[in-house]
Amino acid sequence: MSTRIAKQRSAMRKEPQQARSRATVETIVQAGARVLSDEGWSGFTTNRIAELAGVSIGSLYQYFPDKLSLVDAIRHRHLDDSITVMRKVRADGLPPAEFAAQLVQAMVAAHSVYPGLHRVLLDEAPSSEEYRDPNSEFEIEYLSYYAEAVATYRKRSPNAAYHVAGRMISDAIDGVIHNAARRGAIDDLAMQRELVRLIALYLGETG
Amino acid sequence: MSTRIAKQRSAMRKEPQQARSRATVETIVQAGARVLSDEGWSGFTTNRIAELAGVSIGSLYQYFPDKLSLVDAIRHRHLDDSITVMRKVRADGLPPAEFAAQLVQAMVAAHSVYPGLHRVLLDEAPSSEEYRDPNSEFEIEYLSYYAEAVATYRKRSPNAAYHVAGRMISDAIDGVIHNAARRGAIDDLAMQRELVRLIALYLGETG
DNA sequence: TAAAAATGTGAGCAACTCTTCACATTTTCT
DNA sequence: AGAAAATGTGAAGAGTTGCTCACATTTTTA
Repeated sequence: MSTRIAKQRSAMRKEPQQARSRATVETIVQAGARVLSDEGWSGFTTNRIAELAGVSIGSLYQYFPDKLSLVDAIRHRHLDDSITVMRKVRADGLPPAEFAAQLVQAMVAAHSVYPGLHRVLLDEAPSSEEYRDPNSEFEIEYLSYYAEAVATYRKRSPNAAYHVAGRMISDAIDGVIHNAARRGAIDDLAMQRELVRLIALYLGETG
Repeated sequence: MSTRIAKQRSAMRKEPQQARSRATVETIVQAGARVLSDEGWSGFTTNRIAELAGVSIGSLYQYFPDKLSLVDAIRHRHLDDSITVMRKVRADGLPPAEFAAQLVQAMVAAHSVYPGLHRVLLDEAPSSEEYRDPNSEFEIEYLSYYAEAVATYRKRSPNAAYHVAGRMISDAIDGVIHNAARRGAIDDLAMQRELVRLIALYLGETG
């Protein structure tokens, strides 16, 4: 359902071939995401994941060469989903307030399945080089997205200054969403309204 | 140097009495903060801390009954320092832009020693009840601080709506600072300027 | 249907974790 | 100075973790 962005570096040990094993891998990835979201990196133990997935620890290691490759698989999937959601909201033509409202709604939606996952993937879980790279395809597309939005409302073409502004507002949004998720208050409408106002004000200001 | 906010729950096992042992405890706490900031909760092992502090593991357990009590000591110290810094910046009389500038400067300063510490303490490290409590003295003072700032510029007295707004802008600032710290770019002046603009715009808007 | 390939299992090893405790050293007290 | 108190040490026990491997079961192939 989601567009793959880049080939995974630490590939799977063995590609599942039959429907049964593909289901097994799917179950493992989902169990991993659940554990990561609910209990953080320190709760992310291979035995725990296998237990929650209802498969033996041996099955997990049939397809994932080590713990890190499993995190990478989860991260890969999550980033794909995030980008997909974001691509749907574009600034063209929309007034700042409306763009902000749609963006916040998309962000909230992206965090409603595994509220803690994004934060844990970003902050706690170790990542392979591919994802630490500030010039990774994902980082570039993500940053450009915000820089473009800022440039649109500043009525200029994206430049270095707008990249700084884009990253800043992106980090601010991230902070609000992430702290709301931590308190289990991601659906707080009053909070969402204030966040929309914050974004709209910042973008609307013709600096 | 810092005002104690609340008595610690999980006290020390034994109070250091001589100058030598007080220095030992100090070294351990600092080593702990360093490890927590640099390597996160998963790197925070008692043996590692003792090694970095240059004392034996036995010495650590002479004063701290367990690992958690050491985290609590570090957290306690960090919260004291944060509040102390924040108390110095008040909104009274200052135009929004100037208040925002001082606030950002204070936040940057508070994160320049152990850039990752705040985030790890908030998100990764387990905490005793005292600190998880959303009605803890710290949380209340922290929230009131922002609610007051919002109310000041909205020219009304703090109420429930301003608490929501206060928390939102606080979380936004937190996100920017925290993501900058993660990239090692907490001193980026361009970023700081944009953050100041964001805060000033939001506070200046008479909703 | 029989062989081959794919998939699933879980006891257990090596490495690491937190913590204790019997003991050695240093400082303070009388 | 000698005794008592405070401080410092690190080997080792009990528990947990990532991961392997010899083997059992299921599915596909011929």
